[in-house]
Amino acid sequence: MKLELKDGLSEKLHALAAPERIHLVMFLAQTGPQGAYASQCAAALNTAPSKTSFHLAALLDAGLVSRQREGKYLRYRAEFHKLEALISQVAQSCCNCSVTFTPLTPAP
Amino acid sequence: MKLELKDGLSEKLHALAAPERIHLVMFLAQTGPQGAYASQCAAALNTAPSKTSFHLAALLDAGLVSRQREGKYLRYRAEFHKLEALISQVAQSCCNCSVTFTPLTPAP
DNA sequence: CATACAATTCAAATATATTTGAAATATAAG
DNA sequence: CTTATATTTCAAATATATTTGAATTGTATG
Repeated sequence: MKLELKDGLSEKLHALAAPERIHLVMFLAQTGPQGAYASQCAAALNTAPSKTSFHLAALLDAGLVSRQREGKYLRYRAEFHKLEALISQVAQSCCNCSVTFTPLTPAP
Repeated sequence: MKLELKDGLSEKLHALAAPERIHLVMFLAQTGPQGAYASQCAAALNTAPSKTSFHLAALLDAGLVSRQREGKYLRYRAEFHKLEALISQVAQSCCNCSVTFTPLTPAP
């Protein structure tokens, strides 16, 4: 019986597995491909900038969000493909299942 | 914009987000509905019984596995429905998607 | 160049989680 | 009732993660 851990599965899960960080990803998921600035994230979660920065860095590190400088702002985006890949891996490893994704709010 | 965390989403994710515990769930997923004894889990992961017990307790606490006494043994099982529900919630919260599951090894 | 704003980084304080091994509990069987 | 086995529980030691606020970096603008 093989029990190898594909990629950084547990690192990625760990990145997601903190209330602060799930909230961040949820928020960024809601902002879609457009994403949001760090300050908007902090405002949405009502937390200190340095705290938000710390958690965004963890998500960035895990590849679950991306960031892009825009002047003095930093725009963060949910990395939907990476998030779906993570979900697929969990389903495969822990449920012996493959999954298919269906958008809840289809592009108009 | 609502950012409520359904159920114990982050607690459940946290329960899964440790290498030791993913390995346990992977192992139990592979053993299917039959599950395995604590000692078999410890053997499969090659870890001390008390360590295994600690991590199984965390998973049990999160509802991701169940256990049942059989004489002096304790049988653990992956709680597939709970695991699927968790995956669904993550997909919904973090990817704006619903998911459908397809068994990788269908019952013969 | 000086100032202002956005955001990160850093170090110290705090909080949580994990590991370890010994002791306790539960069940079975002689 | 005694011993053996399976497992958990507990407390102490260790390791990791998070929070906090001050200092720093990067960029824009007067």
